[in-house]
Amino acid sequence: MQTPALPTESEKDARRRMPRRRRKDARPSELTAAALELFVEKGFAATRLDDVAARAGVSKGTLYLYFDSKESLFKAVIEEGIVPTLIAAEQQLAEHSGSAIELLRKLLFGWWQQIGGTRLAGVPKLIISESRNFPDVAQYYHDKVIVRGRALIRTVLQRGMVSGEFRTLDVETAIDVIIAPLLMLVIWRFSLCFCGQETDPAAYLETHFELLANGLSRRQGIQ
Amino acid sequence: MQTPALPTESEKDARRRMPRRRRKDARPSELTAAALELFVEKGFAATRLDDVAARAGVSKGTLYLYFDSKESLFKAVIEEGIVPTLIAAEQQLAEHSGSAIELLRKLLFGWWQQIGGTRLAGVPKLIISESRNFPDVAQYYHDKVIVRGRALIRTVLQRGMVSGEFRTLDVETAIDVIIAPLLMLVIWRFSLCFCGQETDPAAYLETHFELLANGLSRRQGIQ
Amino acid sequence: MQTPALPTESEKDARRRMPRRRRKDARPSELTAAALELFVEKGFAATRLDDVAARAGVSKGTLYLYFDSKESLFKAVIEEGIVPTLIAAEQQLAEHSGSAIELLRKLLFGWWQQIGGTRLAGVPKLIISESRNFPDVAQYYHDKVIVRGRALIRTVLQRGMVSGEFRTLDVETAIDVIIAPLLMLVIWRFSLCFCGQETDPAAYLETHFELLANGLSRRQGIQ
Amino acid sequence: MQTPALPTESEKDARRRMPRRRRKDARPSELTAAALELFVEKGFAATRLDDVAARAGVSKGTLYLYFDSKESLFKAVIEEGIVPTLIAAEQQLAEHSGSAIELLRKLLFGWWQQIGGTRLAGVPKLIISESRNFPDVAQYYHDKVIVRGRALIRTVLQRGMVSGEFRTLDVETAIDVIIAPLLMLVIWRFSLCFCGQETDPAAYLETHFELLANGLSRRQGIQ
DNA sequence: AATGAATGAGCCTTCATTCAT
DNA sequence: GATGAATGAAGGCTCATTCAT
Repeated sequence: MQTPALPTESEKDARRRMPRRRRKDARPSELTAAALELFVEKGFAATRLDDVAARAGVSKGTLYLYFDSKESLFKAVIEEGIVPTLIAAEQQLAEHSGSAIELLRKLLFGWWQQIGGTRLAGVPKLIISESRNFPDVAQYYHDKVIVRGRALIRTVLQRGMVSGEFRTLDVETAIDVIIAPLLMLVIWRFSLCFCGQETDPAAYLETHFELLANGLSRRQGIQ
Repeated sequence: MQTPALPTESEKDARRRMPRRRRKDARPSELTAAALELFVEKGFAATRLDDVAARAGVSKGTLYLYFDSKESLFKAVIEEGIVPTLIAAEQQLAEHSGSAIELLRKLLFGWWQQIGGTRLAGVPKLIISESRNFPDVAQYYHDKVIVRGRALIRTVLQRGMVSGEFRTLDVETAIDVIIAPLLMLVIWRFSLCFCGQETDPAAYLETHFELLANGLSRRQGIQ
Repeated sequence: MQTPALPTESEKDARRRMPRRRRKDARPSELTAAALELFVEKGFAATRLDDVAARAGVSKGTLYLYFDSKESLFKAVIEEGIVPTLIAAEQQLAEHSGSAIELLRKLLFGWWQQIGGTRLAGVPKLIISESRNFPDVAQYYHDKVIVRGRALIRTVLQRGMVSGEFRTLDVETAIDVIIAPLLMLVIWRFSLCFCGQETDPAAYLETHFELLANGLSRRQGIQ
Repeated sequence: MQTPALPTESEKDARRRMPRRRRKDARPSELTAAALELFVEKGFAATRLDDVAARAGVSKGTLYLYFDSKESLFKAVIEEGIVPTLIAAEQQLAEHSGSAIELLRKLLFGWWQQIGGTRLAGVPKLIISESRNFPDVAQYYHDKVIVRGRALIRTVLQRGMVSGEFRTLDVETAIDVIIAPLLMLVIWRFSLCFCGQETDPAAYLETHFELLANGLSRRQGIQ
């Protein structure tokens, strides 16, 4: 007899009735999602694989059907975390036809929708905490996320400068100025908020964008 | 002498009942310095006390003469790391008699001299990484470092606004804008540099100060 | 058909109640052959059932269609490994009509053909390695292989002594002398060869037989 | 208060009162002795380090103060097991001045005293069982034990042949004939006795020696 | 019959902590 | 004060066993 949905039914029981094939396909991302949460909460070393498994609703051994070791799970967390979203953003950039400042707004708030406001925002915190322990992961993150993310913004800035929409400026420094508050925001969300600091992300982001819009605009200088 | 010799009690038992303050005073800073370095390098959980002892040039057992546990060592690292410097800065602020912008410059570069450019700059990285595992440390850091640090800057800003040196602005946001790049700088120094990212701290700091000076000044732009 | 189809009972449940003999008959020898090889190579405890299944070209679950557990697989390996050959040898002994020394030669070289030179020779190595962990298997091996094997040789010796072909000798010691070099040979083949020791089995066996022929013969020496 | 020896006092308690320094020195051989027993009893893979530690009267962690891993413990067991005795035998050989057959008797019964009759006799069983899993240990055993052991016997045989005490014979085969029954004896002691086989080692060894004495003697051929 | 994903008990190994010297 | 041998709880990882498909 099939068990009808009961309020007391655990997620695990629900999963039990899922077809095998679908579970097999969905497993790795379920596991990395659980792992990401715990790695961000506790740090890599302090996270027990039992807890990862429990949060994903599987047994400890199941983790080893999909990942060779705790470290390879960590790498998968980083690899699956940001890159797909970045690829989507690159796609968006290529297809955009409006003004540069509109594009920048799209990127910033898209980032919040896809990353900054989701659990994926924990990845930068993880990288900050663990990159010294995982040099190859750090390298990967640099090549696949930092470089490509900066390139994304660089393209927007250059497009705006070419069209005369933005004033001429030092591009790399401008990228720093754009990214730093975003990074600060996720650090707040995942770390310093536990230091008692509070902030409203949406308002913060809006303020940040307005400052950028002013700072980048050609018309600012002659106001 | 605080503890008189008791025939029925060993030296060690006597030490046990000694107030913590007494032991804390005698605590060698070599131990916390070694611990700070390793906590920053590897994270709290991944740091072995053997390594801390080895780096400090003592045996593992010696650590327990001064700290009750690994966790209390961590707390001591945070406590001793920043607060003395902050007190010095507050002293400096009270005694300063020049312009507000000069004072701000003093604070920024003093921070670099005393904290940002030293091993103490690892403390913020440590707080970011570990605050969720140590809520009371996070609270301590918030109360003793973040609040007092922001108060320091707030005083400067208000002094400049009162004297007419600075234009009127939202103080708390301005504090964010002043602090964020400093935090980014230490994050770069201790984490993201292992992602291949490079930056010149001195130039970065100089640029940051100039932008601040412009942004805060009443004379900014043609407004 | 042993089990009539029952509407309320699945095929599998039916199988569960089937007598073990039935399942044992259907047991594919590929499985025990693969298991024997790996048990001899790695030892019982260090052999993984995944590897047994892989070497036999089936999935891991299939093993459990034929054997209740790893231990019962081990027992089947021993049971199927030697006894059938021993039965053949007993048959040969009963039908033989030539001289005793010819029969002994037949037995020795038959042993090499059927056991010593094949993978079955791993069984004694397995018994030596594992008998303390499997007292009942050791007992089985003693009763079904050692006792019967010695009886085989004993019959030959007694036949030769009765016919006057062999001189009178202590039969049990003679059996030891006949068997020990055979056992040494398989130990060499499966273990000590990995210690760098080398030996030519055929020549070794020939030498052994000649020594035996001399030693058993009434005509030995000038006595 | 020191605890006086009580019948119920465990070995562990006794060890507790031993001075630290002496324990540190004695530890490794205590541990390898316990490990040897269990490896021989159960096999390497089936032996749990908990049991080794318990048999040695220490905690599990203590093993890792002296050995890097289970495997390095295994290697130490083999290395410490036989070589010292072999060196003693080589010494004895160099100093001997009597007849070759007397020397051979000394070696055989000395082997029984030092190895064959002690727990060290388990080492050959261990090598037989595990050499395929530890090729470098097998190589070590070949170089340090097998080669040197055979050289020992070879020297005796050649000395006897040179002095005319022994008849001329194929030396390497004679070594095989001398060693094989010894190996069989320890295999019986540690493995096949659990197959129900029983034997009296002393009588067996005496018989073996007499056969050898007859077989090697020049006078045998003319009796 | 056969598969292979899932399980979880068990083992090797680490390391914070203790304590006799 | 200082040491470092010893401890044992905890965690990463393995693998015999089960069971839905």
